[in-house]
Amino acid sequence: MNEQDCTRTKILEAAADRFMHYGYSKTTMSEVARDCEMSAGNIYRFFASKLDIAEAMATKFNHEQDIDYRRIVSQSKPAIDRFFEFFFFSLEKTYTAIEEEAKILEIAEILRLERPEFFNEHLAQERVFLVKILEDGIAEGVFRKLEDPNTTAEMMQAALMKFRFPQAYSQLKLDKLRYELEGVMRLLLAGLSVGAREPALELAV
Amino acid sequence: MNEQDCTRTKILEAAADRFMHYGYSKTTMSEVARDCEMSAGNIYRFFASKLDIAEAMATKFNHEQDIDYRRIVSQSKPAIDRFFEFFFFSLEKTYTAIEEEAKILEIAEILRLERPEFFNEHLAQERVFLVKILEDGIAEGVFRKLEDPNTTAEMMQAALMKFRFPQAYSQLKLDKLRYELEGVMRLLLAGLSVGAREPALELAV
DNA sequence: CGGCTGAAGAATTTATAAATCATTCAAACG
DNA sequence: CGTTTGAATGATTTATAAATTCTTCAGCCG
Repeated sequence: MNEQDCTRTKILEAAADRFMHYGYSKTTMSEVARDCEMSAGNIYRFFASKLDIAEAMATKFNHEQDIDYRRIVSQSKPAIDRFFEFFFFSLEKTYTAIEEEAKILEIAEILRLERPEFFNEHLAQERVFLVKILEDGIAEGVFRKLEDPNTTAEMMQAALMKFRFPQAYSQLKLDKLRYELEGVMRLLLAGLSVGAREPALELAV
Repeated sequence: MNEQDCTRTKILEAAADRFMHYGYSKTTMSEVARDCEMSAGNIYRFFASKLDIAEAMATKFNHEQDIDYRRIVSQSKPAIDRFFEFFFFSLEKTYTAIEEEAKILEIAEILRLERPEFFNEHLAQERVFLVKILEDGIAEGVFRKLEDPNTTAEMMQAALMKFRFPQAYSQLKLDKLRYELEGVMRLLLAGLSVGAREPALELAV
């Protein structure tokens, strides 16, 4: 790690500490700078804006989550079990993270508004994992042949959106969310099963 | 219609006009009272609060929508087509309603926060229609036998939540929403098709 | 006496001035 | 010359007082 990266990391850690403790909007650039023993202006040589620091934090969080995703996906279990583990892991992790640190929700909300592409990119990355499970499932012979696994993954994400930021979308308790997630996944997986057939229609709706 | 109901309706209409034109929070009880040629205090003999007027408005809107739902459900079309029509109708209707009258979103948002039961009740009502279509589809022989159609309907609602208040949940354009709705519905309906099988698992997640 | 008003109170919103903040950049520094 | 600073700037937030607003209810009509 060179000097530049080192300073960047130091800023990121100092900011993360404050964002988590006091919240994003209650943290000032001067405070972060003071923690790093530099001037506020100097931070801008490493990050284009305060929002970019938050985005970098979120990116780091996502990359850590990707490690878990990768582990879950590469297990030698049936595809169906891996799907369940994947989405339940995601629900439990974000739910408890937000419950323990309400400040995370603030950052998520701000990014959702100010950096919508950020979430799209994360979803696209996640789809790589989903496609892998889908293809494994097809090879296993439990999932029917899919025309376009990536699109199918996209639709699974759309159907499971409300479990992604549980507290933002629904204010349901974890129990209820688990119950719904299980039910929706059962339906989706039934739809992927060999023997299932998509409706044939000319959608003149 | 007796005197009481008549006054109630007059208040409701006057309030609705103002809520739609100026928004809920920018409308005062005195203004509504003036429109009805009565004192603000007198409104409280007909509605317990300003919020209750908004709820009554939304209830009326839902009942009107129920008429369309009932029409769609009772058509002599295949169950699958009716499902598509049902949910596409719902998407188009709320999307354009909110687009044309942004004030509706304000009311929806306030009710979501202050009267969560209101939405639950509406969802429960909607499920009656969904269960009907499900049972028809089973009779038709296109849907597999379901253990508990009401729960299945609940799961469909959970999976299609993001299409319910499109602008609040996602800021996607109507095109993209239609595309996703079609995809998710195809998957769900495939999961209901005869031949589809729910995963057997012991969910030790 | 039932129906209505308008004054009164508590809560919320608005208005506005002061303070703080994110960000930029010329100049100082090493 | 590349780094860093700190003052300058425009935007945002905070603080606070004034004004509105929702809601209640004692008392006034008809």
